[in-house]
Amino acid sequence: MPDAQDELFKALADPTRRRVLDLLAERGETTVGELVAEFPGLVASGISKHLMALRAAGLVRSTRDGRRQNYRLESEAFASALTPWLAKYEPYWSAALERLRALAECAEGDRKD
Amino acid sequence: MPDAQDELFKALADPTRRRVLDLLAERGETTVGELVAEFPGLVASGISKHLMALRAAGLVRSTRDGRRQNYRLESEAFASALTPWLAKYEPYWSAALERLRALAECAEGDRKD
DNA sequence: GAAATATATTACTACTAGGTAATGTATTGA
DNA sequence: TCAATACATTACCTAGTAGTAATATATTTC
Repeated sequence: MPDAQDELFKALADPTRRRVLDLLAERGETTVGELVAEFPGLVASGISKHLMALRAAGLVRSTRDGRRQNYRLESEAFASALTPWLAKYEPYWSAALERLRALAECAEGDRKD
Repeated sequence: MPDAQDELFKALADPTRRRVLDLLAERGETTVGELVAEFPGLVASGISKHLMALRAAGLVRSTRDGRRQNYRLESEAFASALTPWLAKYEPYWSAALERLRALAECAEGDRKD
């Protein structure tokens, strides 16, 4: 079986898929049609295929709502595949991580939990 | 010109290249020949091509030493391309980030600065 | 139930990218 | 200078993948 990290990075390699993840992060639940509308250069079946790829990598999850399919981020798989990889490089990053942490705390204030 | 994040994720998509980065992170400066020795399934020109790809993505840097080429991580580009991307997903990650931060602090103790 | 909608699936094409082998280019050493 | 070393570059092959169009499957609406 293919490694989870492998799947993750392969999924992230495509700019369209990264953009889809961005949109899902911004909007929370989103239908395929709403996503298609964001990609004038692509046709519905293309987006659907990307969503299948993201689902195979465990990065998204979906629930039916009538004839629509609502997609959302699967944040656990996302974080759990990426974190150990990031950790390996931690020594090379202290400064960047500090900035990230600062951002995290800043955002913490903005959100209601 | 292709986006830096695009280059980054494309570079990270290949498992051989990720392994090369791992090795460079572990060993610091490493020659091409030493890297080749770690990949029994690959031939020297293949590794060289991967190194060129990593260099194009700004992830590694090299200096000549006679007829050898010493490669090392270019941690700045690495962190600066990845951090803003990570930041976008920060809300989806608080827990994982906390673990990462803990790791960072733990490693902090181990290293002498 | 027929038409329309929303998404998934399949078949196909074109391009990309990883791999090797062969060649090129410095550099070291005899 | 000639051979060997270390790496880069090129040409080529092949496999994988992003894209489309066409088809299939539910689901809603008329």
